[in-house]
Amino acid sequence: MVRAPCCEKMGLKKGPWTPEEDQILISYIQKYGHGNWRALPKQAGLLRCGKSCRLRWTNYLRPDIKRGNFSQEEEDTIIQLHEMLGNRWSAIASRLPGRTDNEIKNVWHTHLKKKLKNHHQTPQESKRRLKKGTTVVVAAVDDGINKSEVDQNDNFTPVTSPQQSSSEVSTVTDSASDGNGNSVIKQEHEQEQDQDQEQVSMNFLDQYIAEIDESFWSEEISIENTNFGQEESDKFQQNGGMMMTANDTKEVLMQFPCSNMAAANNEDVDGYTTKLDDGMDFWYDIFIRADDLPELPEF
DNA sequence: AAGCAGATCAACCGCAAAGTT
DNA sequence: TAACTTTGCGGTTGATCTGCT
Repeated sequence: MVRAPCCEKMGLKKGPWTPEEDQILISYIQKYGHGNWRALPKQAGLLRCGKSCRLRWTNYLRPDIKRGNFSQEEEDTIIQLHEMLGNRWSAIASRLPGRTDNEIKNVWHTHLKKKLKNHHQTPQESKRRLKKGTTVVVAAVDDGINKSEVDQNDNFTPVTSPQQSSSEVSTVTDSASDGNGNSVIKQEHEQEQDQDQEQVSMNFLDQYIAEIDESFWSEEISIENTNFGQEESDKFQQNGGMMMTANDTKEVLMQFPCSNMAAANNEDVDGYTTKLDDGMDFWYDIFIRADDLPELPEF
């Protein structure tokens, strides 16, 4: 493949955009759209390469861009998503309306990475739990502690444990490996909770796992109760996604059948965690077990 | 007020995937 | 199916800003 000449060699401008250039780009896109970025600058009369125009538009000029500082909630969401997805900035951005991957990436490197460091959370740790071929155990927590398991054969087995005081229960997932290649998602914790308490909780979960009846889970959850849009919802369901909510908790498990799950060669598989916004402040998780499957459904 | 260092963020680069011919 | 083009992504850079001495 022949690489296209760089902008400078073609006499195209680089560096910061001027307000005049911005205006030309905005006017052109408002009038004609942006079907072909490569052709756009020439047609619009801009001495820029298509790539530069696309970047300027998507990261700065787009009308739906939300400017200004990130709220605490947005930061928390980024931390959560990064824990699950790693440096997949565009995937993270897709869950934060009005924010761009570039912006999120910057915020991560300038603020959140440091913030996380102080809370003993590392992306490496969360990656460990989703290694290829491992069993994923999901702990959903509310008034009681419930645990479910997806085994090597895609069988989903919800299991639960006895009640625990809500003082040990909160809203931020954390994870750990059991040392045998299996992975365990711990009961959820406040970030500020100290490690000793986490260990107590881990031990608790490991100790009290008992099978429960399938009726524990209701497969019916209305898409209106999530922050999915219709398009996302359609894609999710086209990919065989299934949403289940525990009948007596507010926790929701979103599960992909293994045949449509993501896995890239021997790499880690990603899961998602997102905060639902229905005024009740709870979490749902999508946990994906690794397998030899081609692609991760994006939504 | 000047100089410096660290923080911030817009923009670029290179690569790979997806799309087209 | 191969060759080529376009688009999107993540990593990195560098100009500018901010706060400290």
